[in-house]
Amino acid sequence: MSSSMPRKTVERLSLYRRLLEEEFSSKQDYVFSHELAARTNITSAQVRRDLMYLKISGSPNRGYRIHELSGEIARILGHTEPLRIAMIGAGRLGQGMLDFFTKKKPNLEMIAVFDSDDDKCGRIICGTRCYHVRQMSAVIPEQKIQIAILACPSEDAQMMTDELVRLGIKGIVNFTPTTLKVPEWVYVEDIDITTSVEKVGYFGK
Amino acid sequence: MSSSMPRKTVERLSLYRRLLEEEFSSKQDYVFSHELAARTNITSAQVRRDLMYLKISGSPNRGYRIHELSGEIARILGHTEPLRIAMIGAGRLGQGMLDFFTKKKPNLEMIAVFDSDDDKCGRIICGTRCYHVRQMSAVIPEQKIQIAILACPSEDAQMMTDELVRLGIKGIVNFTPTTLKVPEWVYVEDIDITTSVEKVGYFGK
DNA sequence: TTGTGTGAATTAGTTCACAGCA
DNA sequence: TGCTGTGAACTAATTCACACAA
Repeated sequence: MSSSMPRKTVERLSLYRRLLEEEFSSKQDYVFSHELAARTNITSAQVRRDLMYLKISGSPNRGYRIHELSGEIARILGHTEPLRIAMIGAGRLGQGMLDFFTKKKPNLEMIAVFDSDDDKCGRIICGTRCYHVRQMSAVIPEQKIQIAILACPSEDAQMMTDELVRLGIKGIVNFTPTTLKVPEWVYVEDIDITTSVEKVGYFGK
Repeated sequence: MSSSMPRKTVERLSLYRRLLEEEFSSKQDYVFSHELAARTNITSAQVRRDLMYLKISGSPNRGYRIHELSGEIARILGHTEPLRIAMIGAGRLGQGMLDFFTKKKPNLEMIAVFDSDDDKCGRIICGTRCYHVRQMSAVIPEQKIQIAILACPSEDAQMMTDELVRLGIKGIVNFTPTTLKVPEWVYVEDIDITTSVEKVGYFGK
């Protein structure tokens, strides 16, 4: 299916859906593009343009049907089934993100966290079962994990990535400052804290 | 001064500089655009295009002078002086990032972390002095803090932001899933973990 | 009226391709 | 020969502006 919406549209659809589910759906049945726009920093024209990629349409006097909209975004983002995720690294950064996922994310399921510290393994850490990194090759296929979040030391990042790719992982969110080498069928999203801070330093006045 | 390089160029310059300082500068005096390209997932044409925004030039047979290059990037990114940063929130996510900054980032200085938990205040947490959020209005101007990283609970994010803006902060890296409302002179960089994961789920095959 | 749906225009970002230099 | 510097071409993303519908 249309695996080529603009990257930016995909990002915004994710955001729209959360807004729809977390705040609009309890208040109303229909939503206008300008209501979504007001709640984000996006123009209403942009919202409508994004919604064109879904095939549903709104009505000029009521807007878009919320239930239909969020259902369709879920379908397009590809998880009527929740996405099955693994965290690599149970240090403070990894734990911080585990906390985050434990707070009821209906479409994202944090299945396992892997660490090389024996003391952490076998326990539940921030709501998620911790395994030793040696167990990755068993647990990842067994648990049908699709996505990994890298929050391990930078020097282990490429090695962990090679293993994840070997085990069939198709997408990685990389919180380490290492540039990962992956085959072209693996999608990597880099989150580089240093760069983000420097960018904010540059553009903030 | 030219406060309008493309956003993407600024991001890449930040990355180039780290590579230059952390790995190339110890090995060689000059670097070719294709060497930087090979080490990242960027084309050499893109690297040269980015470097056009700095006013220095390379030599066809030796490439770019590393010392000159990283110095000029530092100057353009605006910190010959290190950027002075505050972390808002000393939970696990905040602590994870504090660890990160403690590991010798020459151009970024983590000055303070603010939390509302009295037990944490007055102590050093992950290498950074912790203050109560009540002390923000004193500490931020006193310490000339320019940038804040928001790693507090989502429900406090807007309130913290309003206070930060009032205290003259010009840039915020927002790790909460809240869409912040700020005046136009404040630059916000959103890092939305849920969106990143969903994007990776969509584009990863 | 007010908001949707969408071509057309605009702006941002990337890649091509090659002249010119050391 | 191999790389830089850069117009020109191209692709991605955003905004404009307005016909149409309820």
